[in-house]
Amino acid sequence: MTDRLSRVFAALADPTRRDMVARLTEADSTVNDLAAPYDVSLQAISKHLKVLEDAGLVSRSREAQRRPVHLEAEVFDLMTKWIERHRQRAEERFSRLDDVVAQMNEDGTTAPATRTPQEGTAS
Amino acid sequence: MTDRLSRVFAALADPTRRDMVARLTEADSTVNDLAAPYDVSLQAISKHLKVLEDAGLVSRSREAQRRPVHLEAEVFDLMTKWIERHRQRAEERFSRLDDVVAQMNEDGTTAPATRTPQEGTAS
DNA sequence: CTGCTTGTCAACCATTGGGTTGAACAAGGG
DNA sequence: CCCTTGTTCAACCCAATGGTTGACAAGCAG
Repeated sequence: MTDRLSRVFAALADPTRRDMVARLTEADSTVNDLAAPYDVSLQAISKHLKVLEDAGLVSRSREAQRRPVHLEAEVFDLMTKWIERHRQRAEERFSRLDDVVAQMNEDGTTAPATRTPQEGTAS
Repeated sequence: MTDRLSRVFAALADPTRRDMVARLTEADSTVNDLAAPYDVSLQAISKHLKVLEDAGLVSRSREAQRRPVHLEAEVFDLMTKWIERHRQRAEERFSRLDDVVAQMNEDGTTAPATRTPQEGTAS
């Protein structure tokens, strides 16, 4: 099986699952209630829940015939940590680059283009 | 076509791609150099890069025959924003729950239901 | 017991995803 | 001008994913 972080990212790579997670931040829910807004079968939602559960994003208990779904919000930390760690490294590097540029400007060397903004194509 | 956020999450759901991103935080790189550590064909890496590019996580320019790959770190914000928004909502809810429990313990009432939350919906 | 509600399991199908190999293209450097 | 380097395109394979339908387990309500 793939590692935890991969499963979490993969789980959130689906809009329906992200929406389910979003709704679960408001309240625990049963499978039926969760499924209501979407135009797919209950079984499909059940599968989505399995994905979320395997990723550790939700847990399910038992309550009569119902299986309340509960969000495990701590898992967010796993992603945040990864992202922030790398964002930080990237930013450190940029500031290092800025230093180089500043240095060159001081020396009176030919001013190179500063960091190109160059936004990706709109999608 | 899936939405941007989905593509970003999907792109990072693969360990090889995450590792490439990690290495790109240190320095821009050519496809060949990027591919070196992995035990797959160059074409496979090229595909991975396409995924990262479609997600807006990297951009490629041209430099002689080389195609330097550059990390677009701002995209991290997209994820961070989504994650933090929902983490926060979940936490607010937890503290609200704590309030309810505290309330019940104080005056022994049943189901207070003060403070109807009803936040704006978002995906 | 019967029957409705809630949810899962199993089998199946179409699409996507990650990998391969082989050929092609782009841009210098002899 | 051809050759080498760097990278991508195209066709193909196989496993995984997201969806379907049909059957069935588990509880509560009659």
